[in-house]
Amino acid sequence: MEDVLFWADSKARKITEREKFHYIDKDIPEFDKLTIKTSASISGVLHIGRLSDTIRADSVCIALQEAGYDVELIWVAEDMDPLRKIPEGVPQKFEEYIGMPVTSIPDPWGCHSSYAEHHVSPYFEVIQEFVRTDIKGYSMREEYTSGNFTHYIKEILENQNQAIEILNRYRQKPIPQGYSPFVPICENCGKIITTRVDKYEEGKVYYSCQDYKFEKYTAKGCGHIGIADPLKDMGKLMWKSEWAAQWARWRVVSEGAGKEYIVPMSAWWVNSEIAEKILGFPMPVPIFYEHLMINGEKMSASLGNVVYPKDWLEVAPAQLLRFFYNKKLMKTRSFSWQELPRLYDDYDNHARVYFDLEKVGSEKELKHMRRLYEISQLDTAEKPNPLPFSHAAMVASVYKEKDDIISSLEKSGHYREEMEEYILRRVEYARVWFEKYAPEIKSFLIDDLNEVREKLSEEQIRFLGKLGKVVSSSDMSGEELQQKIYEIAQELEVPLKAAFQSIYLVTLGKAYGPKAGMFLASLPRKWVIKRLEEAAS
RNA sequence: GGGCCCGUAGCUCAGUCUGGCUAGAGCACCGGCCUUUUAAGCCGGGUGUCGCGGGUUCAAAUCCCGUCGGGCCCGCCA
Repeated sequence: MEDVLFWADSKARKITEREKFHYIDKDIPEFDKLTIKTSASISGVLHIGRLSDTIRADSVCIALQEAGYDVELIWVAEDMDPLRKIPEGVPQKFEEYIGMPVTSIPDPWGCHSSYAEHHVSPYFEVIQEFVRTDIKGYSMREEYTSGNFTHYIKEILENQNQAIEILNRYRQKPIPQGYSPFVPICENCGKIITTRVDKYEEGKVYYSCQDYKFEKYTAKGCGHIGIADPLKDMGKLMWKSEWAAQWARWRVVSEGAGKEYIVPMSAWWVNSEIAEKILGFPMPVPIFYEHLMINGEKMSASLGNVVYPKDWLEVAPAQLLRFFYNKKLMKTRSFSWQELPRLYDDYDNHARVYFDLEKVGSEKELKHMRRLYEISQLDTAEKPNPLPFSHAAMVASVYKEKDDIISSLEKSGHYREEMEEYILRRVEYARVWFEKYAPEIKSFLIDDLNEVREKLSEEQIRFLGKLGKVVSSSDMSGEELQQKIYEIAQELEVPLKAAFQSIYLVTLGKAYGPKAGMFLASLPRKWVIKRLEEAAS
């Protein structure tokens, strides 16, 4: 049997070769199709970090499919979750909805049927662009409403004592009396987090609606005292048992989970035990992964570093994010906009290896690189792009017109007619990246000429003086300026390199910079004239 | 108290799972070339106690044990 090098293939093998349940001595049942679940809580921000779960689940789907199995990828909107904070852009008066299921809250923007729907529908549409497998979507709210979970609620309630026994083994303080794994929605105010169950008796939960404190906001309870029937009334299972019920309901064989679930006391293992011992369904094969970091920080709305899927698609294709996530599973993936060009280079390198255009040290590494590239594709594998992203950014920063871009690329040898679309697409990705995320390379003009004065040679000073006169005498376009620079350098017999360097030195303080004519033309003319005169004096 | 990840060139990392050529890449850096692509290109240069200490082995960056440093995480939430 061939060695399995790629993590998704090894997960696939684990899924198909396991024989026994994890906690009990029972045989794994037959599955006519293998279902992998991915989901997202709607109370949070749907950024690209959430795609990690989905993309990785998709990779395992692909691996299984290629191994000859029928697969299904499902995405579940955890929309019975209560709203726990007021996100940016949402009116402060929505504070009254804190604690209410996101599906019961009106859309603050008024364009969808609910708060949840407003976030779910665009997100669900965009995630399909990042995966190869067709995703089937579900809503927990609908699941509960249509009674698909009633059976599991019943099972768990009937085995209440065993459930409590399991839960207790995972906690320091035992479960208080009157505990119910089912939490009702308050029949009076419609909130779900505020209903405190006081007792569970003869198939009914007795609750009172009390304040619940989230990190920042408090869900106000209405004080209502009520009785709910878990099999009839609206409500949901607690997280520790709901997950188990979800696995059983969709016959999930594998699901992704953040690395925080690896710890022995986490909800993953509690749910697994409940699923196996109470619901008779085997623990899925976990796909634990590290979280995405951006600039070494967690991605969060409060830090203002959130990247949405559509932001990503403006600067890079979906394949690139797939590649990023597929590279490694258990390794902190830190991303920053600054390193996007490097990610592109890495991707291009894998493409060249995939198409046999580049050699790699070991056979092992070669296989791994090919598999990684292949699984990161959406349909047919993209041919290696001859245009490095950093160069694309440079070209985009100087030229706007298609013809200018092509002629520049022809001269630099990055152009292939048969790949024109792919190449130009990259220039446009690079343009957005350059304009939105790379202000730091857009140059910092030095404030004080004295920083670099010593570095200027006699001939450079002469050159700058002449250039200053020319600039002040007439208002020229970037192209004309570029031409003048050559002419002046020739006239004064200053080597071109020295001439260009002197321009960058007195502006950016560095020996290099963007195409000089365009660059100077883009700066305030008065400033340029003053600076050149200063340099020459 | 416990778990996971990381520690390899100046920087960012690959290579570790599955031990095997002289430990690699990109960037940066140094030297050279380029009179109309000066954030570009071409040629040449590797700058290293693979965190540290043991062990296993013919062979260790890779496996095992220990240790130090950094990051993240262990709920009555989901």
